[in-house]
Amino acid sequence: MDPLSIEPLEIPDVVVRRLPIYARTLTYLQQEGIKSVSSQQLGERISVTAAQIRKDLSWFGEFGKQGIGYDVDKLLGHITRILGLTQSWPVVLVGLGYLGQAIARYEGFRHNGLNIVGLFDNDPAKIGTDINGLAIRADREMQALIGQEGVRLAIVAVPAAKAQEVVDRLVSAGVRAILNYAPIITQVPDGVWVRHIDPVAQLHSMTYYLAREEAQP
Amino acid sequence: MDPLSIEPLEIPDVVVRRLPIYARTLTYLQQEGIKSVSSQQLGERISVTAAQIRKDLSWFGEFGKQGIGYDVDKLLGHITRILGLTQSWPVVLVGLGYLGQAIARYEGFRHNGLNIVGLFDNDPAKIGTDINGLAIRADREMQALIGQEGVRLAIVAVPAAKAQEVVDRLVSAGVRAILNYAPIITQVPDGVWVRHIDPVAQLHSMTYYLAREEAQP
DNA sequence: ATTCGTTTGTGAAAAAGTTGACAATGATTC
DNA sequence: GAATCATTGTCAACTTTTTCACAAACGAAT
Repeated sequence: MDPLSIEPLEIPDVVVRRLPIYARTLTYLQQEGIKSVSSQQLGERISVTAAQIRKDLSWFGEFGKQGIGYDVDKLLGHITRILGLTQSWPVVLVGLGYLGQAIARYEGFRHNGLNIVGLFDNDPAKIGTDINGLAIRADREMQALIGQEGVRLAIVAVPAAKAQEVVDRLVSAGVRAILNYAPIITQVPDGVWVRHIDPVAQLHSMTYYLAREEAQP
Repeated sequence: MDPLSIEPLEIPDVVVRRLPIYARTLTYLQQEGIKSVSSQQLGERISVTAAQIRKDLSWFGEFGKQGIGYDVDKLLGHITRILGLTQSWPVVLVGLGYLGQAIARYEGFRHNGLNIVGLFDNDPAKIGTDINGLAIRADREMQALIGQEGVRLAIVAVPAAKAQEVVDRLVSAGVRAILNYAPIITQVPDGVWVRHIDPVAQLHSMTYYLAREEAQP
């Protein structure tokens, strides 16, 4: 990559999606006390080819040493910076059914730079109760908190029928990236990112292969 | 598609992954009382181009009518059959932390042909307790149940450090498709399918765009 | 019956993404 | 210090995926 380029290239989204996996694997290597890793070794751990990893990283700079590989700490540092994870991001969570509560209690978000700062639900029975020391508030207070805290990330864990409405309100309040657990594709304006968590769809895409195996073993 | 072909074509996995989304959207249309839909209309609901939908479906046959579109019931029936969802699939769930419990309580699996028939954990405090009328059993009973019931699908919701071990045991017991919620890429032999649910990675892939926006607004 | 407005299924073109292959280079060995 | 070994970064080749564009087909309207 041209080290003098000021205008950043448009990085393919597939590449961006792989970076967090690289980062996480590097933290695991770090915890195992491994100081240096080749693209080959890293690739084996995550079932990605060495060439792919090198190509992906080359979008952002030159982080390795020929003959040696990558310094784990340094490469992790670079990817952390690229992903904007030197800071911690405030996140709101909407919907506190069983799933929402599990999300609220999961420590993995906080440990990875994602700080849940607001819990919202529209069930009066839940409003006012606490999860991990954070109060569940009424949906209608959502906009205010998002504005005050400058929140730009949200997690949606409401039923499918409510998801689009919730997404619309989040976006109008200033949220720019949404992780959606509802089983529906929500529409958002340009400049807003959505990713879907869809376990049923993922399982269904696998039953296809199982059914086919059964048909002709 | 050649209607006389006996040997089924190798369908690209990207296509297979989209089918469940089409199917779900068709059930929503059905619930709304809509009888007929064009690739254009279907595409708009899920942010996919009309051409893509037509191309995807053409791998499996001809399901539409020129000038008209697709009959919702019929197309849904076809996709349901293609995905092997005319039957209900037994599934085992391993790991009953907050997340596992939320999964066990989620009705969406059962309502979509995925029947959780076994819950497993290694925490003695949990073993013997019930969730939705299903007992949590000791990990060591896993293999037996999988064999007895012919289970080929599993959901893994254990900590990252335990995931590979659990996956290995599931596979050796006969499981052929795994939905993995643990934040680690698990290795499986050929012929076994794994899909990952990775909310933290998905959020991290979005902080990339947020951070970049911040840098140059 | 003919025309008109739609919409499918598909072959071909275009775009996007992955892999191959190798010069360049850094460390290590002899 | 020359030779050897390992591994990067990258250009080009290749593969996969998406989009285009249009003939064929269907129903409705005249």
